Amino acid sequence: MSPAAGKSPAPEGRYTLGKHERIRRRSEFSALFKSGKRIYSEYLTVILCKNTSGVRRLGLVVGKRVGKTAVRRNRMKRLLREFFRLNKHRLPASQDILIVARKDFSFMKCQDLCRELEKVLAGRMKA
RNA sequence: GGAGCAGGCGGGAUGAUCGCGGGCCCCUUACCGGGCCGGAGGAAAGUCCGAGCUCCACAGGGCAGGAUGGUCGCUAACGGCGACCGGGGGUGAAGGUAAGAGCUCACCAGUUCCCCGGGUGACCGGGGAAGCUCGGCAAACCCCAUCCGGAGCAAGACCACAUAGGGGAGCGUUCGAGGGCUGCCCGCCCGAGCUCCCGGGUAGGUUGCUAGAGACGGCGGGCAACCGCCGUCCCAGAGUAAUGAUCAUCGCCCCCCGGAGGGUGACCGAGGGGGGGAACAAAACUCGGCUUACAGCCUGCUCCGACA
RNA sequence: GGUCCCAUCGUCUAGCGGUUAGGACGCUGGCCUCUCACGCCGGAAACCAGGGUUCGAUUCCCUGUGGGACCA
Repeated sequence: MSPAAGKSPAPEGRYTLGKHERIRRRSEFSALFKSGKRIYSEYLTVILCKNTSGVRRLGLVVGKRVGKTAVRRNRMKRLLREFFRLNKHRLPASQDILIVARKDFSFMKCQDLCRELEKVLAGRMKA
């Protein structure tokens, strides 16, 4: 798992997640779906694309098909956000990453999800 | 101890670290940064009713349509709630008790009408007459009574940006096109270029946006729903959508190990150790209800069992 | 967030309180043919779930579930 939160200072800045680091516009989502590079796994689809802002940005899609209740969808989004917050410094700079949920994983613990994403993004992350 | 009913509480508490959305303050051209304050529910849900609020110029009449259906009250209002009563009329095939059947008579039940008494009222109690059969269903239809203008915060207001008005159709300028007032008719209003259809563009920001039929406490009135007075408090406001993650300690529940001890016995079991779990579900303009989902805990009442 | 629809054989559908729940395509058994197709005869197969009203519900009323459409 990633360096335990709070134990050691992050290599670049701190483990924060501000609004400017989020993909929020419909048009931006459409652009990513159109031209991003996709990686698939059992639970997730990850779409990657370089951007010009110089910032690593995160977008999340958790549809109603995946989780029937709002509580489950929120749970999944929080897990994904937590992973990004703690591991974004290991991703290449100036890149948008869009994570789409494919199956319900709201039962997972944070560590389980992190392991899943490590597998998906193997080779694209620094140690 | 178990079951049922009614009511209440309800992601346990404290601390540490990292993080998120909002408000105020400081710093700063601004970004960034720092400090303080507070940040999901009883159902926030389903969207089944009722309102507030906003727009439709005013929000008229009749018909149609929809909703409700015992009475009295509560309420801003309701299809809700409380108490009381024992539930409007009509439209399709059958009163009962004594014999196998029919008829007659009697009795009972029901129906209609009249009289007396009680109640604000639904209705109840008592007496009498007629008559020979009338049943139920307010969730099918008709009648009767009452209520209802239409949309909905993606309402609506403002500021940007963009296309520059492309194609087709209709009709008309004091004899009025077209539109609005849910549908139709009447009536009213706006009214000179308007409207409709197809196609195209933008789908950004600010506001509405949270102090309210508000919460809590006390006193008083009422069988109750609820109301009145006084005092205190300010309690989410997002917009790909904020409450999370990790760790520690202490509680709660379940399972396993273990077995002090109790009992004739089946068995029940304290301290201790290990592992697991804690429902249903999350604001999106705001309230009052209804309905549905839900582990555990607490309180009251009723019933069953205290034994195999 | 709001407004509003739909659910019937495997699929598309008819059905407005009493039906043997009808039809088309598909499936299937047989006939026809040397065989296949076409055609003909026959068969299986459904009312989303749970309550309620009714003498009787696919139909009426509630609740739930699953789909779908629209809005600035």
